[in-house]
Amino acid sequence: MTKYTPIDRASIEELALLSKALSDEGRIRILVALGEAELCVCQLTELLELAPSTVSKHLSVLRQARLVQTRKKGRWVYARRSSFAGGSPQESLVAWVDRWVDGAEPTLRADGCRLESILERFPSPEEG
Amino acid sequence: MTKYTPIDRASIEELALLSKALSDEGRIRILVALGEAELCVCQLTELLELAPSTVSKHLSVLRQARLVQTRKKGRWVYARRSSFAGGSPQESLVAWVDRWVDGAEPTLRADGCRLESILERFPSPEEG
DNA sequence: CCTATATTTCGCCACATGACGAAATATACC
DNA sequence: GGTATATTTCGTCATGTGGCGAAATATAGG
Repeated sequence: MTKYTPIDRASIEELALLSKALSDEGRIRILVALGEAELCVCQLTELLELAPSTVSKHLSVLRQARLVQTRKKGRWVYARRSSFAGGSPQESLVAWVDRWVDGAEPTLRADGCRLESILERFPSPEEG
Repeated sequence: MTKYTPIDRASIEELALLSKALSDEGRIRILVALGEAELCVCQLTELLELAPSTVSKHLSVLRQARLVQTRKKGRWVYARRSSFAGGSPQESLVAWVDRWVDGAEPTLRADGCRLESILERFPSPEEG
């Protein structure tokens, strides 16, 4: 269980980095999807309908902002939301997305359908 | 008193727009300063040590995201944080900044000193 | 009207970003 | 080893962004 240690405050630079990580629609969609399940790059690729290299880049941005963590399992790299021991800017920013994002919006509804289909065909690894 | 009506949810596009508005260090510094006082463009120009045109652009981005409002008083354009009737993504995002930003950080400490000096020389308009 | 000051708009430049495909790398399986 | 699949890295391209100064606009005050 990799949990980051809690911090009290963040520099302007860190807050800007976090905001920047969240300032792309694709990356928000990834974060929302990761609220449902742990997903590998190829699943996210199918979900977002983007090239694998693009998704990989997005994940790298999210990882650098410590909004998501990834773990390698065989050929796959699974991504999930970062978990933190205490409060953190990351945690509260993701909570902000969860609080305000409109799941009924066309884009997210379509994502939900695709995600359902994806999870049927590739059941979650459930730890390993 | 211009208060925006509360909303329940926001589209991914809106959340991305909001995050993007916050993804620049200068704009975060503006928001933090506006937590202290209502400030006009020339005061913010002195605070950030940036060209007036640059500050004006930043304010336009913040205004478009409804994070700040501006009002014109004589030759000056005063900016303040937007106020909302109920909860809003804007309000909670600014609260996120307030919660996590490190006021002891060099940049913000310097801003604090400059702001103090600015307010001494240009006392706040206190409504008008 | 003329001047001074505040602000915005415009054009420009350097650089960052998001997209892709191709190539490189890693791993599983035969 | 050889093949197939997953992922990352790299190069490229189009577009976006943040900075500035100059010019346009607005307002206050002689």
